[in-house]
Amino acid sequence: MIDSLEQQLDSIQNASTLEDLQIATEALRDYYKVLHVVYHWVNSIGERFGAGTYSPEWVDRYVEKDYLRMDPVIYGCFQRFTPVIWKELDWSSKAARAMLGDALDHGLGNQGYTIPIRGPSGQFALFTLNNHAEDDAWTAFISDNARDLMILAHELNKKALEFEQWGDAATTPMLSPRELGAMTCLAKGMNRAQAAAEMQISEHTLRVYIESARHKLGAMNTTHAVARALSTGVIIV
Amino acid sequence: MIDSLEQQLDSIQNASTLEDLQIATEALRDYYKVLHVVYHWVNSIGERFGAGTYSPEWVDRYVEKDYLRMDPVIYGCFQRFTPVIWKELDWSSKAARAMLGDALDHGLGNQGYTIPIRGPSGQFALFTLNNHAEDDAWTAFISDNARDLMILAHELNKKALEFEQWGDAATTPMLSPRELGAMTCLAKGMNRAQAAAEMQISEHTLRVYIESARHKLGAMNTTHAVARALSTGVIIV
DNA sequence: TTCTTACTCCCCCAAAATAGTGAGTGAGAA
DNA sequence: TTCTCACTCACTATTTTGGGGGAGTAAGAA
Repeated sequence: MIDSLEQQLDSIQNASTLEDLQIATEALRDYYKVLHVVYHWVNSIGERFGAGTYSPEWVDRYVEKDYLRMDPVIYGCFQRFTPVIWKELDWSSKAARAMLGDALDHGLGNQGYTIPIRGPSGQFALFTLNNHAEDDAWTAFISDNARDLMILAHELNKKALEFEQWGDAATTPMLSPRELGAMTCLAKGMNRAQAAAEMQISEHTLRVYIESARHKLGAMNTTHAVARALSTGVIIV
Repeated sequence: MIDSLEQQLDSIQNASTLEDLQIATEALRDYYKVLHVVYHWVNSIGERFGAGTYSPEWVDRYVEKDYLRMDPVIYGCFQRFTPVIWKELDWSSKAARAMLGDALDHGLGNQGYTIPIRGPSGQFALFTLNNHAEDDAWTAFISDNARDLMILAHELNKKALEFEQWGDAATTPMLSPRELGAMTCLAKGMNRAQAAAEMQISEHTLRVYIESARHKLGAMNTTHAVARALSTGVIIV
């Protein structure tokens, strides 16, 4: 039993495999005396990865039911910089409440706290604590531990990065300034004529940029190219 | 003189104006005994905002020379999740070294440490400490203070968000499940026929979803709609 | 120097997307 | 109950995009 934050951090920092992180989340669960501790991320092409104490059944069900698409936690964290207390999210939709009920049936607690961390290329990591508790008790617990949890989230994230070798700049294509300009105009809603006018070039030239950007981004069409440019962070609209 | 981390955090949390944050960065500079402490961000439409101890001359020069476009710190932080020690970045390009020399002339130290924080729509915040020091001393200093600095960065960020009212979920339109599905398929690069097949509906029906999503998102065309859906976080690709 | 890369311009034609209509079902809310 | 909204399907004409060519200049790197 690990009984200090320092030791928890050490065990994370010394992790050399995903399994070590798995063990670390279990230790954190015991340390904080909560039901579940989970770290996971989703990258820009939808691959997932993680370590945590959710039961395999719940994870499978989550994937199977495609809860990712309507989970208020995901949705809430995606729109914010800051951590969220689950109770403060919008659970009004029927689907969200159904998911919550389903989660409770699979051994999750009614309270949660999730810290979002975002990366350069649409990577999106979540560090979650889940427990059974009254609203006040949970809020107080979070308030007491928020800073430590932030540090833990970042340390877990750092390790996960090492394992997955993210931030590999080679994978993010370099677009030329004009290509970036073209993508940006399109992302702003201009058509080719408008974008060409904006960039003060002929529409033919603009097309060259769009085409080359599309190839560099490995996109099927213009919409795809803009989507990739946005979600990999090469353009900002 | 504020002489404990707790007091520093309190002064940030109690800030009610940007000037309070400015004072907080000055207090942090004195607390850590460094040359400069800066927090600033860039939002999705390129607006900047910040508080810090850089001289107005340097800030003006930075903007005037458009250093933002080639600053290795910006570039490095943009490609990483994790904080960067400036010395570890790639300063090989002529422009980068020229900028560094210019920075030293404007009162910056040779060492720096920058923590990037990313937001939902390309928002991008940086918290930087800058000082004159030997490599080893600086590395040791950072290693000792990394966790505290992370907490400080997040607290500053939280305040900055309050002032600017980002992440205002009320402004993001609600798309129906099918509309979300349609946008997601398009963002993945499918054309209408493929998306319709994927969603198991006729192409005509798919078009209705695209149209209604476009109207809800206030977009000029499909590409624009997908771009808005992505950058407001209503879909995840 | 040579070589690459970014930048600019032009053609043609098929394929895809868009705009403007329309209508009918079922579920849930007021 | 009535009313709204999500969901499903259809037609026609017009505009926009996509894919295939080719070609020349200027700047910077090897």
